[in-house]
Amino acid sequence: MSVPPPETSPDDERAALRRRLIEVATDVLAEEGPSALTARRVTRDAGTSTMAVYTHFGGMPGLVRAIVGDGFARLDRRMGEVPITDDPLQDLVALGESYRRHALEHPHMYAVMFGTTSLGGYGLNREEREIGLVAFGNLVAGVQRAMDAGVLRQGSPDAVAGQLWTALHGYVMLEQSGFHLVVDHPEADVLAPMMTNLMVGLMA
Amino acid sequence: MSVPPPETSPDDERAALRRRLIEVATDVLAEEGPSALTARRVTRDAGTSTMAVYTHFGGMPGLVRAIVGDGFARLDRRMGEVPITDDPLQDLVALGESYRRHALEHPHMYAVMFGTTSLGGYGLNREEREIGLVAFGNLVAGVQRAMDAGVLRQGSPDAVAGQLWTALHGYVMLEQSGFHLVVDHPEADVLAPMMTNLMVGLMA
DNA sequence: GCAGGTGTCATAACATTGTGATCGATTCGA
DNA sequence: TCGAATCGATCACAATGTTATGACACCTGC
Repeated sequence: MSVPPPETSPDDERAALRRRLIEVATDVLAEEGPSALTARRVTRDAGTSTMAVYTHFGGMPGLVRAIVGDGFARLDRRMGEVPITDDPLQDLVALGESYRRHALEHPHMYAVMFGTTSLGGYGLNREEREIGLVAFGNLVAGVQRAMDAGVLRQGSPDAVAGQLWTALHGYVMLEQSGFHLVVDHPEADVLAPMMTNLMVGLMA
Repeated sequence: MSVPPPETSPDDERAALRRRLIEVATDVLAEEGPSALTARRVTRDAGTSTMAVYTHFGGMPGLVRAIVGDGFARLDRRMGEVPITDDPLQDLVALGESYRRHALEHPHMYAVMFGTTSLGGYGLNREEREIGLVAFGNLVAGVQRAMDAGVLRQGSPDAVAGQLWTALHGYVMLEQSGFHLVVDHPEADVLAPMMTNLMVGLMA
């Protein structure tokens, strides 16, 4: 009788190493920041050599792109888990909180995802940015529900969701940059009223 | 009679070299981006050696800090040039346009000023962030005028200016990151209505 | 079953980076 | 005028991304 196939085929090992590199790189980025995200460090922690980065990702920018794609997928999953209630406005608030909490829990990842300053020459191309916009779809859907329910003025859901996302994104960016020194309680004095005021303008 | 002082005293030369390094670094950043902003490149263009960076700025982070301080000062000056009319609301819009235009004209500088991802281990400390907030004062003053004129509901000018700044900052960040693919005309469909809606919420 | 080709990984090297040590020149103060 | 101190030029060092080289395993054709 024939021997059963080995537990791990070469293809599996290839994919496993690729996945392990992404996981290690994500961990290093989360725990020690972008300056620690080097090819030598990641490959050493993953138990391989620097060449793995090049055979699997073509270089450091490719590895960063891979973990950023992972980050966007996680953000999308997280926003997708926000339950839909019969209060569309509250759902939008919950989506925003989910977005912000994700950013707060993964600050370095968030910074790289939306970063303008390059990390080792890394930069998103158009296609990858569109991948990043899948998470945005959750917000568009929420806005559509609010319009259907009549709590938000009719209009383009994309444009309205863009406004909400823009304002929230600005807050999170300033929050992470440490630029929220102007007021003592930025969340209560800036974030909450800003979203409320924006909503008010979106209703009437 | 005593000889007139030489055209350039050593103190002047010191200050001149320091200023020249800042100017060269600012130019290199503007024209070739953060990846070209190296100690060797800047000092070579300035006609000196890498040591100048250390004697005058303590290292590359110090040089970056210096040019960022310059960038904030320029932003402050630019926003301060926005004329005050008898339409406080329009003045706020003009301030926002001034802010955005400055960011568009100096994208790399803006990215470093508000960047979360580090540029060679550079990061702002609390004091330097407060320096960055001087430009914010222009917006606070504009909000105060609008409140005094009764076109904006009474409240904390800091908090309200923070809301406006946050939303605008979010737009500029997304614009520069290239994340404005959702709508065809982001300026008309997102920026303008967002600011308008926010203003509406800030009036009644 | 087996030779050849393909892909992957380890090792080592190279160019470039920030940074520190050393040393000579230049300038200021007494 | 002379000593001290500061500044900058040169060199050195560690770390980075990247590439070349070679060895090894694995598919693929017979």
